[in-house]
Amino acid sequence: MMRNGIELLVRRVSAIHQHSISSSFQVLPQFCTSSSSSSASPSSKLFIGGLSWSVDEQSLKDAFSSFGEVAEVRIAYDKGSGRSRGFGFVDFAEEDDALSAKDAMDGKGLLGRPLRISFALERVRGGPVVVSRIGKSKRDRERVFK
DNA sequence: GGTGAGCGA
Repeated sequence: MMRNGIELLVRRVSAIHQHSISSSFQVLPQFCTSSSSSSASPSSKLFIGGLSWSVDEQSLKDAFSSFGEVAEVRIAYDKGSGRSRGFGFVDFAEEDDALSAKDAMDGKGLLGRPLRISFALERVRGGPVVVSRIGKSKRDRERVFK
């Protein structure tokens, strides 16, 4: 359905190119993306952020087991204090269930706090994985005072 | 402490 619109757009663009130059034009796949948000990795592991400080693995599993079979649930606890860091991971038996759970629970409130769910990235071996929404380096801010 | 990335085979 949406493809027709894209094809029409492509035809218009090619028509414009006709009177100019007949080089090999190609359409970038970036413009063909549907209304899909970022983090569309094919994985059944979910990263759960924005959790309340009082949530535990049992509560999280109980909240997500209604969408499908939960294979594994893990909460990140602070090493030293023993308290939860406010985020965790949920592994579903099927990717479809994970996608449904993410779509259903992302942005919803749990224990009074809105949840932030994304597909989990496996931790890099030999070092902590660093990922951010903006992916901006803090070192880019060089203080040039004086 | 709130914009996030874990553990133990």
